[in-house]
Amino acid sequence: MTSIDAADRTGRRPPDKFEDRRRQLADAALQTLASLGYARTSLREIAQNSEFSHGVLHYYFRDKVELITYCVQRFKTQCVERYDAIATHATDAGALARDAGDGLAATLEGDAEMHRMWYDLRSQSMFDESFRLDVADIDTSLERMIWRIVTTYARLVGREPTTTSGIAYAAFDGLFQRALIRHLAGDAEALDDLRAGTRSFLEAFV
Amino acid sequence: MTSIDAADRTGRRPPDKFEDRRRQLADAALQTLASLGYARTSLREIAQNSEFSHGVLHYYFRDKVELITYCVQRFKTQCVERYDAIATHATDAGALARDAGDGLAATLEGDAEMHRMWYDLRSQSMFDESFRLDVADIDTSLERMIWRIVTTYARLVGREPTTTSGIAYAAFDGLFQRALIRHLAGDAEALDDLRAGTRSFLEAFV
DNA sequence: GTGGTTCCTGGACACTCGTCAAGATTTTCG
DNA sequence: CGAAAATCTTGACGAGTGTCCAGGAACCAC
Repeated sequence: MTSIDAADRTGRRPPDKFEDRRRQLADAALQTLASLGYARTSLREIAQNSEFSHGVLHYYFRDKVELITYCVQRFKTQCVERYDAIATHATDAGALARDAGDGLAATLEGDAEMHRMWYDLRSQSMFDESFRLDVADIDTSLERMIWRIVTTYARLVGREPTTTSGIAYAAFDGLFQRALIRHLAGDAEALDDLRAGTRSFLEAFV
Repeated sequence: MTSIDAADRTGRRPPDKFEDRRRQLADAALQTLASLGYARTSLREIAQNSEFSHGVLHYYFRDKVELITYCVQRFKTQCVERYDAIATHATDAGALARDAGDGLAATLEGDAEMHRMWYDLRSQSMFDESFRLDVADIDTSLERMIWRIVTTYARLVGREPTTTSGIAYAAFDGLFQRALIRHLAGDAEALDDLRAGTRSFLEAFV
C-alpha cells in the first residue's frame, strides 16, 4: 500500500473515477447540509446519506473543511447553470417581469432546502474564513444573473437602470431570502409576495 | 434542598436576582454567539465568557434551547431600543437620507459581530423551529423601523411610498447584509456603498 | 451562632465528533 | 491466474458535547 494522500491524488492522471467519487460524496454532503444545516452536519451523517461508510470521506478529502469547501464550489457550478436559464427569452417588459418572478418563485418552492443551505453557508463565511472566497464567488455570479435581468428589462422598456448591479442584487437577494424564510414558516403568501416584489423592483430600478 | 427546577423558578416572587442572573448569562451567551457563531457555541464556552462555571447554566435555564431562545428575545429588546433612534430628528429629505445611511453604516461598523450573529440565528431558524417565532418577531420590528424611515422620507419630499413595508425592508435588509459580509471580508468600500444604497433605495421607493 | 434556603462548583455520565490506521475487499494489469 | 495497486470497512482514539447531581459556599431570618 503506497500511501498517497488525498491532496496528491487530486492532481493525478485519470481523474475520472476519483473525481466522480468526490462529486458523489459532495452531493451526499450537500443533501445533508440542506436538510440538517451546517451546525448539525457530521461526517457520519453525510456517509449515511451516501452508499459508503464514514471512513471513506478521509480517503477522498483531507479533512472536513476541504469537503465542505468542495461542496460550496460544486454548489456554485450547479447554481450558474441552473439560473442562467431564468428569463432570457422574453420579448416584452411585462412578460420578462412575470417570467423572472415566476422563475424565482419556482426555484424557491422547488429547491427551498438548497436555498436555505446557501444562506446558512453564507452566514458561516462571516465566521469562518475558509469559505469566504468561494461564497463571494457565488455571490458574484448571482449578482451577474440579476443584473442581466435588470438590464434586459431596461432595454425592453427603452430606459437605463437607475442603480448599480451590486445594489440591485442586494435588493433581490433580500427579497428572496425573506420569501424563503416565510415560505419555510408556512406562509402561503410568500411566493406571491416574491412575484410582486420582483415586479416592484424592476419598475423601481430602471 | 427542596428541588425546584428552573421552569418553576421563572415565575416566583422576587424576580430581581434570578432574572438579573439570567440576563447576565444570556449576555455572555450572546457575546459567545457573536464571536464564534452558532455552530461553535458550547455551554462551556459561554460559561468561560461569564464569571461562572458551566454547571450554573442548567440552574437558570432548562436546557440549551431555552438559553438560546432567551438570548434571541433579549437581543430583540436591545435591537428595538437601539434602532428606534435612527434618523428621527431630520427636517429635510436630504438630511434624513444622509442620517439613515450614516446610522446604518455606524451600527454595521460598530456592532459587526452582533449583526453577523443575527443573520446566523436567522439562518438557524430556517432549520430549527424553536427560534422561528422569536426571529420573526425581530424581523417585524426591524421592518417597522425601516418603514418609519421610508414614510418619513416620503412625507418630507411630499410624495407617497411606491412599495409596501415588507418589500422595502427586504431591500434594506439585503443591502445591509451584503455590506456586512463585504465589511467583514475587509472590503473598505462596503460602508460607503451601504450609504449610497440607502440613498438609492429611498429615492426609488417613494 | 444556627438552621434552612438559595446559589454555585466541579466532576461524572453517556454520547458524538473528526481523525486515523490496520486490514479486508475490489480492481487493474502484466 | 496472481501480484500489485486502489478502494472501502471497521473499529479505535482523544477531545468535546449537553446534561445531571452530590456537595460545598453564601446568604438570611431567627
